[in-house]
Amino acid sequence: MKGKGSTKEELIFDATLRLVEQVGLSGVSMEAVAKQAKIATGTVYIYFKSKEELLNKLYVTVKLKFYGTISDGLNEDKPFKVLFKKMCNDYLRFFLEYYPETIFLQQFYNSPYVTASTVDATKGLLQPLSELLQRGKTEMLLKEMDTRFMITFLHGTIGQLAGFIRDQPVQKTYTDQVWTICWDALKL
Amino acid sequence: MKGKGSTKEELIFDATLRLVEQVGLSGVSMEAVAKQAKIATGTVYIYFKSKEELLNKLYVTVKLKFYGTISDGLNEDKPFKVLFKKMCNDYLRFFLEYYPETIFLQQFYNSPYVTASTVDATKGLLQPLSELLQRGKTEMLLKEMDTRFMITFLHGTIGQLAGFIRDQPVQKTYTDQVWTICWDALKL
Amino acid sequence: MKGKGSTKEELIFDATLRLVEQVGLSGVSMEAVAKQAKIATGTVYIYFKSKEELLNKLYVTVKLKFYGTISDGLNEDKPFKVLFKKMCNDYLRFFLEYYPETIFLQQFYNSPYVTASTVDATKGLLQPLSELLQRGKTEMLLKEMDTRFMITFLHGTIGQLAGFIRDQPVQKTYTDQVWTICWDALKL
Amino acid sequence: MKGKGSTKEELIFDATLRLVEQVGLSGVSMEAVAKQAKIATGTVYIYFKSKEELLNKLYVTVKLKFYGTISDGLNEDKPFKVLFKKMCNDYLRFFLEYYPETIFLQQFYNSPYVTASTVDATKGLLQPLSELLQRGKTEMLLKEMDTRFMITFLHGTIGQLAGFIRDQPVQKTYTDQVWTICWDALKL
DNA sequence: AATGAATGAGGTTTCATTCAT
DNA sequence: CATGAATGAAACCTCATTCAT
Repeated sequence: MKGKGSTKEELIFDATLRLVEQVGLSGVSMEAVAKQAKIATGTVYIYFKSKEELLNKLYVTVKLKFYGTISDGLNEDKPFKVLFKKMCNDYLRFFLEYYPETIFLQQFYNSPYVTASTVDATKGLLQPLSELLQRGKTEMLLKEMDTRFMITFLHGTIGQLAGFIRDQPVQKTYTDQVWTICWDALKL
Repeated sequence: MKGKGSTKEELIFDATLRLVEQVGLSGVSMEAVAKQAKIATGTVYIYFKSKEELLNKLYVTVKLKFYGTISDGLNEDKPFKVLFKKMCNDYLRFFLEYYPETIFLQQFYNSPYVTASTVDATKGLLQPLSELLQRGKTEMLLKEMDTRFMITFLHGTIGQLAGFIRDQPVQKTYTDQVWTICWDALKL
Repeated sequence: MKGKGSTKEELIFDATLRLVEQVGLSGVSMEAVAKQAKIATGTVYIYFKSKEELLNKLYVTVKLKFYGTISDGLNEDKPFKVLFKKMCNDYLRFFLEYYPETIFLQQFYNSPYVTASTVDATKGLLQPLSELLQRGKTEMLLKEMDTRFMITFLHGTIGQLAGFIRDQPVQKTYTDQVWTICWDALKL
Repeated sequence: MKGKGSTKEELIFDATLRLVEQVGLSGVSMEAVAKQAKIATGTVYIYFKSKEELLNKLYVTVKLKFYGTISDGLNEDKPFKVLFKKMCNDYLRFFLEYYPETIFLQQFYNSPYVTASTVDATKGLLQPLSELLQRGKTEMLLKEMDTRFMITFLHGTIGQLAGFIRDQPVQKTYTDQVWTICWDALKL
């Protein structure tokens, strides 16, 4: 049941994400988080020793959920293009379904809160996606291009388009175009 | 001469951008801006009646410079693909050359400072780019696709890739790939 | 066995004293006391109804131990100077041996925690010392001087010198000088 | 005019000292200091970047005033005993006249606020007193005793006795006994 | 009795904004 | 216009105390 975490940590994470969606990261105060989570200010500090820790842990958590979503089934024994399409669609679906999370990921990354260890902790999560793209190159379906460059492209493109699609009354028109664009951009 | 505006407004704008680059938008305080610009705190309030106004006006200014850059020469009498390539390259060059501005644009857009009128003010600046893409569709060189969708794609893609390229020791390897990717993605 | 009280009260007292030594009285929090004593926060409140009560009771306890130490054997049938010397040495030994207690006594006395009843409770404990000094005056060995003045002198002097001695690598050099100084100061 | 410093720093120092006298060092909050000094909370932070800095600077200031008082005229060409008496009396007078300062010096030294550099900064101020005592030893008027030990003795003794005297209705009875006691204690 | 999560008042500090000079 | 000290609301965080288990 999204939005109602059962543990206190999840409760606080949810409250934080809802706030980020409403007022942006810089509008997030510990007091507001507590009120949103319907707990006392001090309680937040039982679970996170500072605002910085709260945000960094939330970042890692969201990244894990995110990369879990898009990495799912990427090494199945299916034709490359099928998996590429699935990956693009999962990517887009995550951005559309977990909008507050997406906003948070974007805003947090360029905030004074990020710590080096957090960035490190999320390294390596891209492995499955990285391997898929490698396979595409090996099968001579994708351009010979730096894999990290490709990943950056996919992330930026799908992220931005998701924001656009989200504002449209009829979304179906666009969702299918996303993976097509990505495919055409990277295919040989 | 970039970095040294001659009027006070430009001086303050420059100071703000340098700060955003260093500490992020949420690290920007009016006192820090004043100190960076080597003027008194109160002086900032002579030129901008609040922090909100300062940031919003800076946003409009940067957007104008930005769209000016990428709109330049777009209606010349040249083959479409030539103009498309030029546009992509200008786009990328702006992102690379004016990095603080880019950071600011991104961070400001998802901040509690944006006002509706600012967003309105920058509408319409996309006209030249929009017309170029229309021409591409008319000439049956580009996909039949919502123009705003295409613009969103270009913005997200090039912006993200610029961030990537900026971190690379050798940038030349990548700069040419950007417009190619964009072309392949949108071409029919 | 010093340092390991058997009852919970003593356990808590020990923990408090260790904390005072490490971080000073203002660094003492009920949570820190509980953690140091390896019990739960709430447990402290079973034995002491507030921080104030804990500290005041500890103060009385330490004062009792302290005055017990220096009053021991003061009314024996021995020459005055012998008893005076013994008293000074006991005084100094207490300060050196029970350093955390000493720190606590000093810091607590000038804290907002002291209650009037605590100060009252430790009145009268000076009786034996007071009587010894009276005897010295009767025997015309000590100056004719307000007894409370003398006690204040002894306390301040020995306390301060103990702090000094504690920091010296070789303490033996100084310990014997303490009682001599006190004797010379007060003797007729 | 004591109690009404003309600069803001002095105003804040005075307010702090008055508070320490009333409620002890741990009762001193920045808000209380501001209110006592009749300025806004934020104003305190213009002059002192933190509570720690405020207290440490106050400590150095008071120490300077203190050592200035007792060092005055110590190297004049007068008989040793005359200077020793003068020094003791100045010492006592300072403690009696600047009672809040005295309380502060005592409480601050054993607080979590002291920084190493502050302690360093007040080293060396004892030079004149130190030289006086050296002279006393050279002239074979004082015991052969570690000078720092003597200084510790004087400080602890006079400080403690000052506290006692302060509470007496008739102070004159005691003031003359202080230097006598110190002299007898240290003289050969 | 024992636990330790939860509370919320209060303390420290920052910062947008004002105003006397 | 320019200054920068002053303001005070609001942010972050701590900690004495309570209470359900």
